[in-house]
Amino acid sequence: MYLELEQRLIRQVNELLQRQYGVELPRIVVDQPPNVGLGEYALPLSFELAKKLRKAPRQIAQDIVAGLGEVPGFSKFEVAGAGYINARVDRAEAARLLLSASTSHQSEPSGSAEKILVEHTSINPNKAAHIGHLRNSILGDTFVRLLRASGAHVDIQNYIDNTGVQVADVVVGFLHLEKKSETDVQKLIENPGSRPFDYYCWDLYARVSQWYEEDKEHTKVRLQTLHDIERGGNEAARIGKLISNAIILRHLETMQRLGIIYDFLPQESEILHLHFWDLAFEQMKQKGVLYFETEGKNKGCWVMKRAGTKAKEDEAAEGPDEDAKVIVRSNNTVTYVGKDIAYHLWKFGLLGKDFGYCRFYRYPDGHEVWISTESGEADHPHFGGVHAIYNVIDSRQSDPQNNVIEAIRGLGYAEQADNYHHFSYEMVALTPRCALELGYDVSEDDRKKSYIEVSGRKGFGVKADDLLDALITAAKKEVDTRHPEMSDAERQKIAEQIAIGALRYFMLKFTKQSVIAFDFSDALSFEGETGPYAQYAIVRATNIFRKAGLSAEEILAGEIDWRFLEADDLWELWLRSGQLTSMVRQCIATTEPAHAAKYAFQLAQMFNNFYHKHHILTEADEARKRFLLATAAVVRRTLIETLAMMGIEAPPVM
RNA sequence: GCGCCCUUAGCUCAGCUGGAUAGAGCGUCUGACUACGAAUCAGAAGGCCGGGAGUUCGAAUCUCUCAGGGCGCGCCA
Repeated sequence: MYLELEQRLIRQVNELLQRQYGVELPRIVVDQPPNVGLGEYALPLSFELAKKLRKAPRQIAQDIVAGLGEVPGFSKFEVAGAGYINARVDRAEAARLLLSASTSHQSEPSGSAEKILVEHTSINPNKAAHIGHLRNSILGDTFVRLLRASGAHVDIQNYIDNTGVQVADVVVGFLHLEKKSETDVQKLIENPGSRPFDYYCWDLYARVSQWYEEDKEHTKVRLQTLHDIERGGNEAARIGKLISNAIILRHLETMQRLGIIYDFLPQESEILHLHFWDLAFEQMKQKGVLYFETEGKNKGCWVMKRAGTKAKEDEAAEGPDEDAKVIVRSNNTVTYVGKDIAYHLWKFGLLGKDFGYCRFYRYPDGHEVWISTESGEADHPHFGGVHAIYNVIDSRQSDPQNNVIEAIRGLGYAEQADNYHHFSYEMVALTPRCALELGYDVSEDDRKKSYIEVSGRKGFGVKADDLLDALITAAKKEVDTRHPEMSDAERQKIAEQIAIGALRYFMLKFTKQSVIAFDFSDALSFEGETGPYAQYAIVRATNIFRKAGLSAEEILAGEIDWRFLEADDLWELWLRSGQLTSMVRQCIATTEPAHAAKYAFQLAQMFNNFYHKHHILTEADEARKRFLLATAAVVRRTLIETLAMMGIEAPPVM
């Protein structure tokens, strides 16, 4: 509603400017006045026009107001302050517009049927997921929900680096530290005992890293194992596959607890074995993106110009570019960035080759996750060939990501390069206090820092399942005391919804570029700016309707006396609810889901305020009571939708 | 050395493309429940938006510079 009226206003103002002054502004800035008493929109454009027109801002504002005349949906324009134009909407009409807007935004005409690909999670399949991975997955999953809410067709991918050193390290652990055979590992996976397999590997991985440090000779074993895995057809490769598949399954289960699902799991093994690189290599040589270096430190390598480096104009062709990025090593092996370029050509449908596909996992609702294979099943959905991509990868990878983008641009795919978005976010670290609580050794230096980076290699971090368990336990305790009348299964379900709400909100309330210094006391909080706060507002609204014996839907479908909208404090709830689509748009435009969290919290806060101020069920004036109920219904509906975009459900009671 | 990011209340953070008096939560202090259940609400205290210069009618926001902190920058993946 808000967005539509805003666009209408901008159009009218633009027409007026052309007609009256013959000027055109590149952008009409629209703000919100400090309070709704002043109106819903504020236009500061008079200040900008003052120079051009050589007139006082207030005078310009007055002329514009006079020239605008009647604008449908608006009731009044007035000059305020030093020259602002404040616009007031027709509240009743705006409210009706809001109600007529379909509850689900999926029905919006999707601008294009073009597919968008969001890749997130992408945890190395060699250990349990930790809080850093949770941030990635929750950001990615929320962004998918936001895109879908705006009508986009989205595929969700989780890239699996199943042939990298990280998997190799755990293979080394089983073969050399634990002297386990392929069948031993198989048995362990089938019967992991008290510790889940991903937890077992978490510890083993840390032990292997320790073992490498003990003796440099040990790292030779690692290199050998890595090569064995890449080549395939040997025990190390088979164990690697066992580990990888078992861990992927654990990751899917962990993420499923949070309502996070996937469509396709492309694996590095197939990128290797299906020779994706060979095709990319040909293209890159042809287009001159890659060149063979004959001197300097990179002699004998295929290299490309590094992204972000400016060509030195004066000394153009003098000597080798020592700063160039090596793509093919002198021993003919391909670097990570090289493989990534090939993979991204596939994503955009520019490689001329496809994966094989087979089913990997089936969710309770029947949704299936596909995984890449060399041959695969005959009948499969089609992935890749998308219009735009969002790679949710932490900010440490921005250099390699930029190199991939520039390679794609260099190949002549400028549009694809522009539609390649590195959805970059900062890491989750532990506060020194948190690290000490968990029993880790913390050095003197680290104790002084505000946060310490988690490290899978050192086994230093908080596992995702552990955190979720702790949250559920805390929530369950609370639900148990509040609702002794309910069955344990019901209470458990509610506790899980609250725990997920708390966790997902926690990961979304910070903007992407902010490092999260993780602390249990913050993360385990259910009060203040948290998910449960917003969930609770919905529960309160639900309770009103239950007590009144009415449904929110019938209230909204019935007669509503719009005169009550004259009260600013009540109108504000409708106005804020009407800003949902603006919020979604902003989240997508800035790739920042934190706006959704902020919006949900503010709307919940407004509702709680309203809830205290107006006692609805004891309201004597029947028309006013209906209006208050309608207000509660609208806010409740909007809050439910907003939380759904964040992957948070509203429990029936709290 | 080069590149990117950060610095806003005691703590943790918002602040959209520059716009009206810089906002939350937590913590502290004062109040409000025989209930549309307080996982809530009201109120108080708390700020030279890291320092300096510039652009502008107008700067937390843009530019430059300095200081402090983080992360990248390999023929690792």
